Amino acid sequence: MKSEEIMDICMRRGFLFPSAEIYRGVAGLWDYGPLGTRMKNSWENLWRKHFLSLSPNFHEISTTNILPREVFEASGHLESFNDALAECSSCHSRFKADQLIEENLKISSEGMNLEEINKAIKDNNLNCPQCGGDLSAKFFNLMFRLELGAGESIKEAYLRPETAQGAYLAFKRSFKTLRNKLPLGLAIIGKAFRNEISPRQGFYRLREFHQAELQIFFDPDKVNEHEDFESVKDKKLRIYSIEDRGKNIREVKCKDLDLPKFYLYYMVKIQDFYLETLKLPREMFRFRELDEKEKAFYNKIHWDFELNIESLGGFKEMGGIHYRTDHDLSGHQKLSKENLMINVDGKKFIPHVLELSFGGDRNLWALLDLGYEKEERTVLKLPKNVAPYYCAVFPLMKKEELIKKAKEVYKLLSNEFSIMYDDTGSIGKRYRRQDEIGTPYCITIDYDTLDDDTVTLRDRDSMEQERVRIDKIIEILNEKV
RNA sequence: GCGGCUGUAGUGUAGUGGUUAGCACUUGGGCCUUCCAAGCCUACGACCCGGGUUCGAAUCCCGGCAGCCGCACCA
Repeated sequence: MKSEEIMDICMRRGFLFPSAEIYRGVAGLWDYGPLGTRMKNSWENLWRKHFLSLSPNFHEISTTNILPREVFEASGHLESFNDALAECSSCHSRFKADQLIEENLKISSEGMNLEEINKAIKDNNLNCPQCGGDLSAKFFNLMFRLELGAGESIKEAYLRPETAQGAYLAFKRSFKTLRNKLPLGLAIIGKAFRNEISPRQGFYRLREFHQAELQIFFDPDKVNEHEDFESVKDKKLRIYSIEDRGKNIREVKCKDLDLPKFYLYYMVKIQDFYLETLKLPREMFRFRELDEKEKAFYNKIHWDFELNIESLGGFKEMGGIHYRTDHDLSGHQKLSKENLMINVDGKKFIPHVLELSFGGDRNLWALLDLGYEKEERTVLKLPKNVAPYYCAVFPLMKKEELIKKAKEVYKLLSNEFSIMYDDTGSIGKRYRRQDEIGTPYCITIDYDTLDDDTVTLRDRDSMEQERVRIDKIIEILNEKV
C-alpha cells in the first residue's frame, strides 16, 4: 500500500523510472530521474563528507566495473556465487544440486563438475521431488559474465558484484602513493551488478545497483584499539544481537560490547551517519548481528545496519560492517603471485580489512519511506540535506512585477542552494507540489516585498511562515540546514 | 524459475464482442486571485506487446513482458 504510494510519487514526479520502460522494462533495472538523481548525489556527498573526514588517510578512488576472471577466482565469488541447480524437464522446478545429491546419496558433491553431477543424478535415478520428472543440472552464477575482445583472444571477465574488489586491487599502489601509512581507507562509490534470478520487492533487490563502500586496511595486531576510541566509548549503540532475536533492541554503551575497539568505533560512526547527519528517528535504526548461516563466507565479524521500513515490512538491511580479515588480499596474493605484504616499522604482514558497505538505492528508498506522510496533505519529510531541492521561490501571483522580483531572488539563491522557481497555479497548490517532493523551504514574493524587501519563508514540516529580509535569506537558510 | 491473481492517459477508474473508449485528479496554456491542492475556459494524453479466433477484439484464446501474493533464490 505505502510502497505503491511512494512509487507513485517517484514515477510521477521524476525520482525513479523502470529502465527501458518503453520496451516494457526489465525486472531489477531502474533509472533515476531528475529528482532522484539530485537526491542520490546529495546522499553520496553526505556519505563522502561523513566517512572520508574520519581520517586524513581515507581517500576516494574510482575503479572499473569490469574485472577479469582471476579477480573473482581469488575472491571466492566464482565458486560461491556459482550454484549448480538441477532443473526438472517437465515442471521446471529448480533445486540445489549439491543438496539433492547429499541428501539422497549421502555423498558430498564438492569438487564435482557439471558432467559428474549429471552422471550422479542419472546413475542414481534422482527424479524431481516435485513431480518425478527428469532432472538435469546447470550452473547459475550470480555474476554477469562478459567476453572481452573477439575471436581467439577473448578474455573472460565479469561485472563486479561488489565495489570492494577494486579497492583490494588498488591497495598496493595506493598504499605506496599515500606513503605507507595505516590505517588506510579506500572508498568507492559506484555500481555493482548481480544477476538475481527473480528480483522482487520493487526497488529493494536490483540487478544493477549503487554501493558506497569504505575499505579500511589496518594492522591486525591493532584491532583492539583506535586512537579516537575515548571519544565514543560511552556512546550507546542500538543493537540486536543473535541472543536478542525475538526480543527488543538494546541500547548498549560501546565499551560494554564484546567487540574489537576498531570495529566498535566505526559502528558508532555509522550510527551517527543515520542519527546525526541524516537526523533519522533513533528508534528506526539498529545493528543486527548475523549468524553463521547468514554471514558472507569472507567475514569474521558481520553486523548489518538496518532501518525500519514500513513499505518493506520492517527492519531492512541498509548495509553491513564486515571484518573481512586478510581474506581478499591473501587470495589475490596467492593467485596473482604479487607480494601484497607491507612493511611497517620493520614488521611485514598482510593488512586486515574492515569494510563499511552501504547499498545506495535501498538507502534512498528508506529515506523516501521514512519521510512519506499522507494526511490532509502529502508530504515527503526528507532530511533537508538530501531533498532534491532545498528551497523554492514563488511570486504570490502571476503578475509581472512580482515575477520580476521573484526571479531576482531565485537568481540570488541559485548560486548557494539547489533551488527551483514556480509561478503556475495558486499559491497553495505550489506549496503542496513542493511538499510532495520534500522541498524544505518555500519563499514567496508579494506586494510588500516590492516596498520593504522582505519575503515569506514557509517551512515544509510545520507549514509555518515567517517574514524575513531578502539580504538575510542566505544566512537564515544556511543556519537551517 | 514454478503456481495463483492482475495489466485501459502520469494516477485512480468506467467500459465483458460492434462506444467518436467515458469520468475524476494531474499536467500545459489562458482568465481570476494578496499565502496553503478554490473557481472558470482550453489543450495534451490510454486499451502492456505479439499472435490466434471472429465479418468485427480493450473485451475471448495462446505466448511474451511487467506487477502483486506464495514457493524457490537472495554472496
